[in-house]
Formats: sequence, structure tokens, C-alpha cells
Amino acid sequence: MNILLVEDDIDLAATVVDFFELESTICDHAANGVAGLSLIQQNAYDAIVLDINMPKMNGLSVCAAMRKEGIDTPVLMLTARDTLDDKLEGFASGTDDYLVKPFELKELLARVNALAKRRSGQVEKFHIADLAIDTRLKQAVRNGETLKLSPTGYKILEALARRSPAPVSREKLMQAVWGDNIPDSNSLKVHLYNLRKLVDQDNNKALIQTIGSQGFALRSPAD
Amino acid sequence: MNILLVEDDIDLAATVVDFFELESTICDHAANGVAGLSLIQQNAYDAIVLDINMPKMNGLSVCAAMRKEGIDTPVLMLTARDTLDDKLEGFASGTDDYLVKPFELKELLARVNALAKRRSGQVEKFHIADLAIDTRLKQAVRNGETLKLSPTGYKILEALARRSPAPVSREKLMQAVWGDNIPDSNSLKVHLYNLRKLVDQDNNKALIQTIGSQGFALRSPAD
DNA sequence: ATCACCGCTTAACCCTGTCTTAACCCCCAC
DNA sequence: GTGGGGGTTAAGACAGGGTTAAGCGGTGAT
Repeated sequence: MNILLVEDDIDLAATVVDFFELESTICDHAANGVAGLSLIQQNAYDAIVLDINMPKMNGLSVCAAMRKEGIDTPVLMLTARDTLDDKLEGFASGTDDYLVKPFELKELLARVNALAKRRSGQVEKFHIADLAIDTRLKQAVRNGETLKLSPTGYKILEALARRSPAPVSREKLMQAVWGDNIPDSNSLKVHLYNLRKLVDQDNNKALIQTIGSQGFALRSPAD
Repeated sequence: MNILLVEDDIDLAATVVDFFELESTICDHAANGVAGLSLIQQNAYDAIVLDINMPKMNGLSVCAAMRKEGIDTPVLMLTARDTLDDKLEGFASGTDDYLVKPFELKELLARVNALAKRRSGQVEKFHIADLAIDTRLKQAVRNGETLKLSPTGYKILEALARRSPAPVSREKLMQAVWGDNIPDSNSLKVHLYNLRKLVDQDNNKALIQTIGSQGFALRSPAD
């Protein structure tokens, strides 16, 4: 794992770098925005941690600049306590996550790992047993055959895969498919039914499982 | 999302509750520390917002008390403007974040969401003797076999595991399972019976133990 | 412009597993 | 002996999920 920290507080930066290296994560460091941007342009990082308040070029500008160049490395923003507007702005400029100072080191690590992983998942595919999902092509393959999923069917499947093997509650699923305004009735049930027919079909191993009154999970029956 | 606000200023509290409900976040309210603590003990919140200055029991004490009981729900502390010392004290008592009054509602919401989300992403696993419980997967494994728990069965087991090896009173268990409205009769007894059949089965070492008239504990018999 | 097709929603209905209830039993303490 | 706390059992109620079919709206082709 290869990440970049852009932070003007030298003490804090040193602490973070040390901690990350303990976890076998290589962590470059730049002390201001301009230096950071230049490193970003030169290297391929798995994730980037940006402080917002910095001399020369603040984190938001750095983020906006790199996005403009088409660099889609995930970015986690570090913000000071009382600057909410910054945060909102941050997300507009292409930030993937943020953390409020002061923070715990292990939390930063966890989030950075999550971001890096998420991204590698974005480019690649999910694999659950013999089912492969390609989020870019928006299609799923099982047993060599690409499944003829409807748009919503695919959305549900991807939402399940994203959390796999953990169960996903009905609400989360509906959220994932319809966003804010959810249809009245049991539409989800029907979609799940149809999805199962396509995915699990005449296959012995049913990957889509219903977990008690918790929700649904995508995992191989053995687990 | 289910959060608790403990705040003695009724007007402020009402404002916050209204705002949160607009954002489809259920927000309980307690007007003083003692009431707050009792709600905390009874319910499982995703996050708790505590005012520091309150009659009867201040926010710091509430936070310290709940941590002492092993409740690790994230806490956001509200502090008056010019009491920095309070803040430092706050973090000592187990606070996860704080906000200075006056604050913007949307900022409070953003922080509370961040806290709750952070926690829900965490993987929590419990190990009691040869029993392993994974709260993310919502399943329990003993002796290599995953147990076929009913929804309520799992809830009870998780509640027991959360406090293990301490005993959990009937009331606490019922709260954990049914929340507010509890069934009339001896349903818990039956659930416990069924749970034991699944967990302790033909195993010599019974992990679910009944403690005097204290309640029930999940621990290995040796302890 | 019209028609056919496809997927989405809706509202039934059925079925299975789970929860509740109310017994009865046992053991121990008083 | 009596009462209370807990364990065991079985039956009925119930909810949640599964299944099916009909109708609606949009889209693309003719």
C-alpha cells in the first residue's frame, strides 16, 4: 500500500508516517499543497490524505486540481474542528471522505484502507464464489455466463456485493436502488425474486440468502 | 438512525429534534443527565449528544458512567463557548467529538452522522470460549459450525456477549430484544431455552449460565 | 404516429418459520 | 408444605418472505 500525506504540521505528519509504516503502509509526505500536487502528478498512490488548512495551496485546491487532471485517486480530507462549510465544499471538490482533527491514528488508517480497497474494487470486480461482478461494465457473470440483469436487478446485486458477506437491510437496499423516494409497496420483494431466478437459478448453491429479520446477504452457503 | 439528545434547554432540544426528524433521524430527548443515563442503559442508540452543563448530572459524568458500564456508543459533547478545560476533561471521560455552542444544526447533524457511520463500519467480534460471534455477519459459530439462530435468538446472544462475562438482567435483555414494548409473558424464558438448545446443545460446557436472581451470563463454566 | 415490447410497480395470495402464550414440572428456600 | 424462580413443552397466532399475475409507462422500431 502506497499513500501520500499532505500536512503542514510536521509533528503530526511524523507521527502519522511512523504509525503507517508500522502497519507496512508506505507513506510519502509533503508539507504544503504545491509540493503535494507535484508528488501526486508524479506517482501513483492508492490514496491521498489532504489537510485543508495549509500554506501556499489548501487541500481543497489540491484536490480540485488533481481531479481536473483526471487523477481519480481517492482523497481523504483532514479538517479543523469548526469549519463545516469547508467540509461541504470539500465534497464538491471531489473528496471521498473526511476526518475531523483531532483523530485517532488507527481510525485514519482504517479509513484510508477502506478508500484504497474500495477503489481497487471499483476498477476490478467483486468475486463471490463463482459469481463475478464488474462494476464498470455493470454486468455479472456466473459460471461463464453473463446474466441478463435488469437495471434494478443489477443495482441490488451490486449493493449486496459491496457489503458481502455481511447482510444488507431492506432499507439500505431500497436506499441503494431508489435513493430518496421509495416506491410504496413490496417492489423490492419482487425484484429480489426475479434476481434470484437469474442468479441462483437451477444452481444448488444459492448465493442470495435471507438473514432472519436482518436483511439479505450475498455469500456462499458454506459461510 | 437512532440517536439520543440530552439537553436541559427545552427550546434548543425541540429545535434539534425537529431538525433531525426532518432528516429521518429518530431523536430521543432527555432533559437531564439522570434521565439520559437511564435511557442510554435501556436503548441501543447509534450516537449520543450530551450537553455538559446540566442539572442533576452533567454530561461528563453521564459519559463516564456509561463507559464504565461498557457501553461504547459514540458520544458528542456540547460545550459552552469559553470552557476549554471542559473539553479536555471531556475527551478523558470517553468523548468522541465535541461542538461549541452556538452551533449550526447541519453541522451537528453532519458530525453525528459521521460518528454513527464510523462505528457501524467497524467489525465487531466476540469470542467466548469456543463460541465466536460476528456482529457484522450477524452469525455465531461454535465448534466450527455456524448456529442456526432465529432473529431473536441472535439478538439475545449478542446482548449477552456484549456484556460478557458479566451477567445481564432480564430487563436489560428484554430491552435489547424488544426495545420499548415488551410482550406480556414469559417469552424470554422460551427464547432462552431454545437458544440454549442451539448453543449449548450436547456440549458439556454450557456457556449460557443463569446467575442467582441477577440474570444471565455468557461465560465458560470455569470462570 | 402507432404499436409492440420490456421492465417496473402493485396487490393479491400462500406458505413457512418464528413468536407468543399458557400450561405443567422441578428444585430449592423458607 | 408452600411459594417462587426457573426449565420444558406444545399449540395457535402471526409476520415475513415467496410467488404470481395484471396493469402501467416508457422506449424504440416500423
